[in-house]
Amino acid sequence: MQPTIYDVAKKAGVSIATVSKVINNNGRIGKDTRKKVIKIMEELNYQPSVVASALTGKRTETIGVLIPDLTNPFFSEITASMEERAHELGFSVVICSTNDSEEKEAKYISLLLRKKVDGCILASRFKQVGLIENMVKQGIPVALTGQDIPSLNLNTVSVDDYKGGYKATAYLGSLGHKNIAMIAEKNARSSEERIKGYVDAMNEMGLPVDEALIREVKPTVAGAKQAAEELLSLHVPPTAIFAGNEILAIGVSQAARAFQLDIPNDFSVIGFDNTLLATICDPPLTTIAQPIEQMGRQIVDILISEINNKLDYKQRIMLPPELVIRQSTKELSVENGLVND
Amino acid sequence: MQPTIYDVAKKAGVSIATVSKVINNNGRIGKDTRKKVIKIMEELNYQPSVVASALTGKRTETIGVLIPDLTNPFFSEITASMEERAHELGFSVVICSTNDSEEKEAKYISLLLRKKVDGCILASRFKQVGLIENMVKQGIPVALTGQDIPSLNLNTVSVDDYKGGYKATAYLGSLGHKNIAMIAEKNARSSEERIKGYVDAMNEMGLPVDEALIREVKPTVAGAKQAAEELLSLHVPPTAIFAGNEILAIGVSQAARAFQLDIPNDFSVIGFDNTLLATICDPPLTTIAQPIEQMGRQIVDILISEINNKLDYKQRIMLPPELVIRQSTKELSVENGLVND
DNA sequence: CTGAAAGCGCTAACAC
DNA sequence: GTGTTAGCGCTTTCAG
Repeated sequence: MQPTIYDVAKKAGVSIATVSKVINNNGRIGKDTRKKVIKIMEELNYQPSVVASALTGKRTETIGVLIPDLTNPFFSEITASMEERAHELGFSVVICSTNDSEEKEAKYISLLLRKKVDGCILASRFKQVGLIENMVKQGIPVALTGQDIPSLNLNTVSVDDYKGGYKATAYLGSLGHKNIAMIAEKNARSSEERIKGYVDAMNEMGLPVDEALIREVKPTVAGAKQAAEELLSLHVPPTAIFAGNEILAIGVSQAARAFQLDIPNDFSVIGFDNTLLATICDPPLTTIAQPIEQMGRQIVDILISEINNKLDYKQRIMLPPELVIRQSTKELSVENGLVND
Repeated sequence: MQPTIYDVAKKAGVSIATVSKVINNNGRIGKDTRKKVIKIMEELNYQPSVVASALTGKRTETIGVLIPDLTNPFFSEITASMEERAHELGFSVVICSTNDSEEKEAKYISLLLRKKVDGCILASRFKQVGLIENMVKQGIPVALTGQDIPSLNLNTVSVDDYKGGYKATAYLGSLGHKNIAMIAEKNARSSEERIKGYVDAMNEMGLPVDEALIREVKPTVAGAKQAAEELLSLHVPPTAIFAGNEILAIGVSQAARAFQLDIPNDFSVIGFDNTLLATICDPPLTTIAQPIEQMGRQIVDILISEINNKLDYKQRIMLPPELVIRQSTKELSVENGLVND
């Protein structure tokens, strides 16, 4: 068995209260006593139990992170960043993949409560607002990232999805594309904003917004590929597609290839997120970048500030998305333009 | 504050022992009492504290998972699978990304010990064998995946890396390639086995093994790209490269492209792992598949069996790697063959 | 400065 | 069947 505070106290010839004080570095302790206790702790390789200390009202030094799907690079990257920052600040991270299931959302929230996590970060696509309100009511700090829920006053770090959608669409327009389609993720708050941005950009450019050109699909390569193939089969197919994230953009690229379309000469795609995927596919994807690394760190910083009661008021940070131009987009060639006019 | 067992007991007019018994479903309890207690628990929305129950010797229902890098798809995919299986069995997962730092390995192990996790899974590339022995000595269950450490008697689920390396190389040979290079990950046990497989396959095919054709690099796209560029700059460049994983394979593909080589017509690449990356890059990668999903589930099953003392002896499972043929490999064309003879 | 003692929320004998 | 009670390992008054 591992040694307890009693073992240390006995061997050091002091009381457990004294040992506790040197562990937590508080109270008045004589220099020599402290030194001796520290020595014994090292000898015994004593590690204070977080469980016991949590029971006396201290923290568990653990935060829960709910994400939809760890195999999506956006989420694995932001999770990695959160995990790193949390550890820097002395907290562990327990991850819960919801797979977009409401049942799991509820199950995991309840689990985290039973485990007495100090706080909780909900990444995109969390569905049940009621569950969040419940946690807040119970006094446990909650923070959001990758999505903003305006109706709730919560710490949030997100990217301006509306502006991102607008930028992506406007960029395609600036390249001369007129027949621009969008493939978006179904059932995600952030996705809706991106669609709004798309619609507004189209309108402002005086381009017709055709509902048939907006497809909402499950966030899989296959789903996007199929949707893109349908779009490319239209009587007047789009010359460019704005994909709501990079998994979808890959699906679009595959569809284009299946239609013998060369990217970017015959057809342009733009993605969203700027994950590893954008750089490794061929051609590399033009995309709307989210500062993933920064978002992860910042949301952890904010949550832990709240846990430490160092937050006077809720923070709502909205970061600007950036257009990153790579090789999947190009000016519409006259030839193609004519075909579509 | 959240309600405690006392609140429930008081409101139900019974003792806390009774409540405890209905929670844990043991001891004799009258039907009516049970029903009443359950009703009160629901009314109060009572959630038993895992922290308190852990302190009395029960489990924390938490396992620790150490991985090198969550942004590598192999690890995010295997982590996702472990997380899912663990939750199915009632356990949470705390993840620790070591980034291949020995300091972090030590820090996280000690952290997990302080948190009293019920067990621990170490994924590939764990360096300090001594730390593992230490945990075992303290009686905490440890399992390994993605690597086998023969000197330690631990539960292990891994893939036969030697055979995988052999298969990859033999396949390239069967396509007529003679000048085959390998780019491997530096400092990983699994990588060494893959190299051995490569060497033996070359020997058996009667092909010369040139040390200069084996490069060990950091597991990044950039690292692999540079190494591949160097290989392609050789007086007699290889016509095929076996990359130790898919991140590396992507780097190799990029290098080939930079050298104006068409894959697979001018040049073949084969990867290892069979992650999302293999399917999304262009052309899709021929690769040696690890059954990632299965590995994750199985190692969790085994670890939790050990936690439950349901394991009579250590399990060491070595899964067979499978060759998955896609479009990044092709028979060596006569033309290229002549150049290299 | 240091220690005794109460208590955190729960479990597990052991009584009744 | 149900309740009493002694811990689990630690923190925190409060005395001394």
